[in-house]
Amino acid sequence: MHDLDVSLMRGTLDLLILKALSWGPQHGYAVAEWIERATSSTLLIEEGTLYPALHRLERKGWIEADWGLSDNNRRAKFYRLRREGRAQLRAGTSSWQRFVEAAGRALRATAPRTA
Amino acid sequence: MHDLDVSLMRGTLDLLILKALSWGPQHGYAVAEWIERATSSTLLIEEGTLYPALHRLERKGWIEADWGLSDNNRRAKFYRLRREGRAQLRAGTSSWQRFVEAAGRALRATAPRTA
DNA sequence: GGACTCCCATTGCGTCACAAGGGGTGATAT
DNA sequence: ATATCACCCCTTGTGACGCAATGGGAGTCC
Repeated sequence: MHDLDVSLMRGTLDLLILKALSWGPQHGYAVAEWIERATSSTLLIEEGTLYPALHRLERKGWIEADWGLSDNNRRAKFYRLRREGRAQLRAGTSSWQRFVEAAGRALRATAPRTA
Repeated sequence: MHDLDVSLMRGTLDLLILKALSWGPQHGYAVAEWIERATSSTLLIEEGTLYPALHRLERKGWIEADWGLSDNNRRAKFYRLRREGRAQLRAGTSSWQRFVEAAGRALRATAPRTA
């Protein structure tokens, strides 16, 4: 299984979190679940990855949080996308796509000289 | 330029280097040039990124090196893809594509529930 | 009241992209 | 000839961040 696994997650996680919040406030656990579902279980977010990431985004002012109660009547911190976060989601997704397209083109090249 | 720039390079660089060598031995400088060309200057490899990466791949046994002379009659270290490296290029590219596809699907989602 | 799920968090670790800095050699021009 | 430039190699910080491991508390169900 995932022999080489050099954490391609780098830089993509933030975008996925912002995206998860783009339809309304969610608590951390639900964010992780959404990412797993939305990627057909290809991407699994560990808790030790998730919460630091949420705090990071909060520190950057892209999201903000309030304590509340989950559907299951449990104490949970709900994160909400701020305007800056929405802007970042747009900008970040755009440059993510440019990156992926460029790298993908290179990786699919069939001749050393650019076609 | 590159506003947020969260180094998406992570994990992709190794693949690009292996790919650059897939048509025959090249020296480091030429590898970096190829990556730049093949990505239409979207991806630029710093020297402080390139050389450690080459040494890393060599240590892993994926590539090997010999000193030689470049086209310009300059002393240069030529890297050659080993069998293990070629296998890694295949496997790594495959999981890279699965990752990109999954993340891309999530980032393009238009409804919270998986379509 | 034991077990389970949900939900939050932290610490330590390792990897790695990158900026900054250093060095040597061939070609080209003044 | 010597200055300049392009080519080509390298190392040492530093910071970011994904992740495994670990711990805790609070609802639910038997």
